[in-house]
Amino acid sequence: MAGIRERVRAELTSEIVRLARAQVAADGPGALSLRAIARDMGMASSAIYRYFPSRDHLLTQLLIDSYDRLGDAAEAADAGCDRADTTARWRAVAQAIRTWAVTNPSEYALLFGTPVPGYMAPEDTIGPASRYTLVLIGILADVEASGRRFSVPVAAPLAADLAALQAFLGVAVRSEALAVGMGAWAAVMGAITLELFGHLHNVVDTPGALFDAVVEHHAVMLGGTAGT
Amino acid sequence: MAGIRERVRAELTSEIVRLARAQVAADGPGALSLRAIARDMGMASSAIYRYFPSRDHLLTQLLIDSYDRLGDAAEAADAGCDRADTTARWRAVAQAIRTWAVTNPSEYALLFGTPVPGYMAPEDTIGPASRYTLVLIGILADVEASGRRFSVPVAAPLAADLAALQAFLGVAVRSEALAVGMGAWAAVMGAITLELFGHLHNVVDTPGALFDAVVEHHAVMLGGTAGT
DNA sequence: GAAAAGCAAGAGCGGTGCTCTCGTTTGTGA
DNA sequence: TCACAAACGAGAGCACCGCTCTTGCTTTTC
Repeated sequence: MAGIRERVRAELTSEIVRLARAQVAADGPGALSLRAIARDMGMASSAIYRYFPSRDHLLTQLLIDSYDRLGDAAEAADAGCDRADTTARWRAVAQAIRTWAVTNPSEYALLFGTPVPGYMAPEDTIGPASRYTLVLIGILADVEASGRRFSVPVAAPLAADLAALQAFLGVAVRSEALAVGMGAWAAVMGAITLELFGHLHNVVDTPGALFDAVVEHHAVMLGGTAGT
Repeated sequence: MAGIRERVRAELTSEIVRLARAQVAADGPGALSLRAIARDMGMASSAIYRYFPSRDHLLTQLLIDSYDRLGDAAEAADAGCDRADTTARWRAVAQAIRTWAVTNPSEYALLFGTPVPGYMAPEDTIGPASRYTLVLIGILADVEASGRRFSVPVAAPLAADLAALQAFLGVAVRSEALAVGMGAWAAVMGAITLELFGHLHNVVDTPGALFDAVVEHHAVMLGGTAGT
């Protein structure tokens, strides 16, 4: 019972994660070194493997944590808005995502950068990974609930995909709205990725303003009165 | 003169690049190992450093090559279209970019994935890196030359940035058009990145169809008759 | 109190990027 | 033609990495 042993184990585990997090923040993913962590903690390098069976498992833990922080940021931004003002919610959530990314560039790179070659994200990451997207889908559902209809053409295979996705999510969002929403999602993530990964160097000095423009463009799409 | 020595040096250098390219294609960047290349070539690991002073220099060479191949693909797609049909050119170039990315996912990851922490792209990469974007800007310039006007609002700081960029490029593209074009660019790159880096798993089974939708959305923006 | 399970430490394996030295080969100028 | 300098290949070595195995010790459990 109780177990002083499990308690110290939990403490050590969380300290490993803490140090790993600091290491990733400092030098990016890829600089994660189990030996360095063990060194910092004053223990033998082999002892680390009592807590994490491999480097990938530790990385997975960091991945989950980061997705959760991003989810927290998105949900908080959404919650701070008038529920009826879907345009304001879109702006707030999109800006929250970018702000989180700019504030934690290494973690953003961990989540949305080059996946490690042989690494396949385990099941327990998809929950946290979905959170920020569910916030966006929630906004989209409320846009539709407010009576807004999207009249963009959706190709057959994509429509089938989106219908299945809608059924899976259990949300009342038509394929047309989902298509528009995923376009907005891609644009937002693309703008952030281009900015953080250095592709706007010598192109634009104020990437935040460019991001604003992208957000505004899709804001009028989502909240405007008439479809295209 | 001539120098049999420089010739064999050039051959060996290109073979190193060839093997490195294969290695990156097989296991992604990060799996690049100078020792493995030396082993494959039957030479001592230290001898490799006569040809490339560091792993980063070899990576830079691969970066330039990949940017050039992407530039080739984009330019070829553009050249295959009727110059006056800017919508078709946009579709063709965007699809060419995605096709290249899907065909060479590791190279795409090298170009647009997580940048290595301390690595700053040297000057000689920005030329090749600009090629595919210059194709897009060329289309945008022709759209404007055809009389199309964009009436999107552009915030002051971004307008200043875009004016400077326009002056730097020496192309007749208004800030409004540049803003719209960069939004399209971000959307396209975002859609490809989400697809290739696995963020559409369990979301959409036909990422190509989603990409088509993104392309079409911006096609009507770029080629439609009236601005937003 | 003894058996079982969890744990830290150390040595070790094969791998990496990179440096230094040493002897050899090649091109060049006197 | 011949000596000299530059370029080169090979090998040993340094410091690091992820990971495994064995050996003893401590905590838990029966």
